[in-house]
Amino acid sequence: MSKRHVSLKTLAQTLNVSISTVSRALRNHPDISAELTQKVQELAQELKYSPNPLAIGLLKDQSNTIGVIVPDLVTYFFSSIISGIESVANEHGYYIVIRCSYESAEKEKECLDNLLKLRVAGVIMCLAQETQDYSHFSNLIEEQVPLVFFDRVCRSEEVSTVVVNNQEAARQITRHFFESGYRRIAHIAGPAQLNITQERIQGYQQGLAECGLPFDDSLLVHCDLSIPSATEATQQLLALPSRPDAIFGVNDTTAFAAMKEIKRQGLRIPADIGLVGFTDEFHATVVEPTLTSVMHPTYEMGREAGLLFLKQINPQVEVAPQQTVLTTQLVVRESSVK
Amino acid sequence: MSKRHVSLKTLAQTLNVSISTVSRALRNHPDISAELTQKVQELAQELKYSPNPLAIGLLKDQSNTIGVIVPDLVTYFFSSIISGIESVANEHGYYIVIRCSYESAEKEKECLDNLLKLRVAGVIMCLAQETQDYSHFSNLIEEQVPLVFFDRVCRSEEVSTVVVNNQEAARQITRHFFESGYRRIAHIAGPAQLNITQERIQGYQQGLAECGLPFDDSLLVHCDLSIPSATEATQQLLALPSRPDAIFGVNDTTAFAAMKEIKRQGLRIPADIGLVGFTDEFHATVVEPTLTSVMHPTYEMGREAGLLFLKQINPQVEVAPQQTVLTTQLVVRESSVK
DNA sequence: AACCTTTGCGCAAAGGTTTGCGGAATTATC
DNA sequence: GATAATTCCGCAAACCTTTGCGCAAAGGTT
Repeated sequence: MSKRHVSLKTLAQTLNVSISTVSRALRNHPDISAELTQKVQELAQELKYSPNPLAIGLLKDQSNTIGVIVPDLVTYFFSSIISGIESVANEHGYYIVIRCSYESAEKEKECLDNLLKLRVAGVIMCLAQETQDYSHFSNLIEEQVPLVFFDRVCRSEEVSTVVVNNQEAARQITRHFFESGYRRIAHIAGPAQLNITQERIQGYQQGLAECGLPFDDSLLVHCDLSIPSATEATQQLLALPSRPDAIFGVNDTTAFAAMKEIKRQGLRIPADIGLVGFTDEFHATVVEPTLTSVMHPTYEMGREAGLLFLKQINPQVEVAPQQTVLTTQLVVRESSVK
Repeated sequence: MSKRHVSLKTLAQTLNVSISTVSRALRNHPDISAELTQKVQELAQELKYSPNPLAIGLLKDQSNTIGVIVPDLVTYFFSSIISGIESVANEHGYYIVIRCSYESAEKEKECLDNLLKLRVAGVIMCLAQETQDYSHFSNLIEEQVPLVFFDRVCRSEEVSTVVVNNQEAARQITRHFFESGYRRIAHIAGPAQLNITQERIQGYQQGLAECGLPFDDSLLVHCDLSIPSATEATQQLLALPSRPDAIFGVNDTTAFAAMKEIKRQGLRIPADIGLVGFTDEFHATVVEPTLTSVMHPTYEMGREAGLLFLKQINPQVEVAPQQTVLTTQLVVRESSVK
C-alpha cells in the first residue's frame, strides 16, 4: 500500500521547527519571520504538500463537497445540469458527490441520508417523481443545512429553488400551435404531483383559453417520463374518437417517443399532427422533421443552483430562501408548422 | 449554523462511560458486556449516530470516495458510464466525486491533482482527447493508487482498463456496408492518438481488405468529436471528386451530425449514402432514417470499471493490472440498408 | 540600568475515531 | 483465604490541522 501523504509534521520534522510554526508559515502569518516562512514554503512545494481536507473538515465540521441527487443520470437534461453545477463548484473549490434516486422516493431518502453521513456541506437536488412526502427535508431545514432544489421543487418558502417559467412556456407553446392552425391540442404531461407538471398544465389551459379553445380533458394525459410510458400516452391520444392534431410533450424525450409512435402509425408530422417538446436538446435538430422545442437553460440552471447553494454556505447575513426563475425560449422548427 | 453532529463523545457522556467503550460496543467487541453493548447501540440508534467518515479517513489515510474524470459530462455515452460506476460504488459503500476535463490535457491534470488532494481512494477515468503525455500517471502507478481507465486508455500494462472490441466492431461495420452493396466506404475517425481511433481504423482497414476493397486515404478523415468538427469532416467527404457512398462515424454524435449535413446537401440516406454510428443511444431509433449503430455497453463499462477499481482497493494478494474487453453488437437499422 | 514593547516561535487543546495496553473488580482454582 | 484467571472497562496515543496563549530573546524607551 501507499505510504501516508506528507503532512505538516513531515515538514516540521525536516526543518526542526514545530508544527504550528509550519502551519503559520504556510499561511503567511506575520508572527513567523520572512526567512523561515520562505524556507517552509519552499520545502512544502518541493515535497508537494497539500493540506489534508479530512483534517480540516474534521476540525471545522464541514467538508468541501456538495451532495447532488438527481432522479436520472443518463438523460441530457440532468447531465447538462450536473455539468453546470460542477463548473460552479469547481470555480469555488468545491467537489460534487453524485447520487441517483432513480425516481424513487425511498431511494431519494436513502441518498440523502447517505450524503449527510458523508458530511457533505449541503445538498443540491431534483425531486424524484415518486416523492410526495416532503418531511424528510425538515431536519435539513431546521438545522440550516444548505439545500437547493432545481426544476422539481417543494417547500419553496423554506428552501432556495431554481425553476423555469413553466407556465409561460406552456402558454406560448399552446398559442404557437393555435397560430399554426392546430385546433385540437393535446398535452402529454408528467406525474401529477410535480410542480413542473402542474405549472405546464396551467399554462396549457391558459393558452387554450386565450385562443378561445375549450379544454378537453381527454386531450390531457399523464406519463411517468419514461419512453414506454410516453409511447403509451401517445397511443392513447391517437386512439381517441376525435384525434388531436397537435401534441405538446412534457419534455423532448417524451416528444421523441411520441414522434416515433406517430410515424409508426403512418401519420405525418407536421401535416397530420403537430409536435412540440421541452428541453431543446441537440437531437431536436437531427430528427426528421426537426423538433420544435422550448429551450430550457439546463446548464445555467445548474450554475444558478450552484450559486444559490454557495450563498447559503457562508451566510454573512441570515439569508432567506431565494427563488430563481429562468426564462425559456420557444424554438420553432419543422414539427409544428404546417 | 447547525451544531455539530452527534459523536462517540456525545454517547459516552450521556451514558457516563468512556469513548473507547462506546466505540467497542458499537462494533460488538467481546470486551464489552452484552448489557452495556445493547444500551450503547440503542442510544446510538435513538440519537441517529453515524460515524464521522472524516475522522476515519484521517485515521486510515483513505476515504470512501472514488474520483471520476470524464472528458464530457453531457453526452449519453459518458453519463451512462457514470451511471454504471455510481451503481457499483453505491453497492459497496463508496461515493463518486465527478470532475470534467473538457477534453483538455491541462484540465485533466488539474482534475487529477485536485482529486488526489481531496484524498480520494483512487481514480476511474477516461483520457481527454488532447492528452498525449501520460507521465502524470506515474506517481499514481508507483504509489499504487487504484486507477482504472475506461474506453480511452494508456499504459495498459500498468493500469487496469475496460474497453470494447473496437477493431472487431469496426471490421463488422465495414463488412456490413459491403454486404449491403456499398463500395466506397468512408470513416470519420476520432483524434489520431486515441486507442479507440487507432483500433477502429485498423478494423476498418481489415474489413476493407477482407472485402477486397482498396484503402483510399482520402476516405479516412479525422474529427475532434465535436459536432461542428463532424459536420466539417462530412463536408470534406461529400466534396470529394469521387464521393463515398457510405460513412462510418466514430460515434453516434458524429453520425447524427453527418446525417444532418448529408440531408442538408439534399442527399438521401441510405440510397445515396449509407451511415453507421457507434454507441447506439436511444436517439438512433428516433432519427429518420433510423441509424444503424454498434451497441456499446456503456452502463456495463461503468460497472466493470467500478469492479476493477474495487479489486485494487483492498488487494488481498498483489493484483496485476487487468484488461477487460467488452463485446459490442451491430444493430442494423434503416440507414445502412439500401 | 530598569522597564516595556516587539519579534518569533512552541505548547497544548480541539475535532472524532481506533486500538494497544493497563488496571480494577469479579470469578475460578487450589 | 490466598492466588490466578477472567471479565470489563478506561487511558492515551495516533491521524492532521488550526489557533489562543505563553514565553523567551531581542530591541526600544526613560
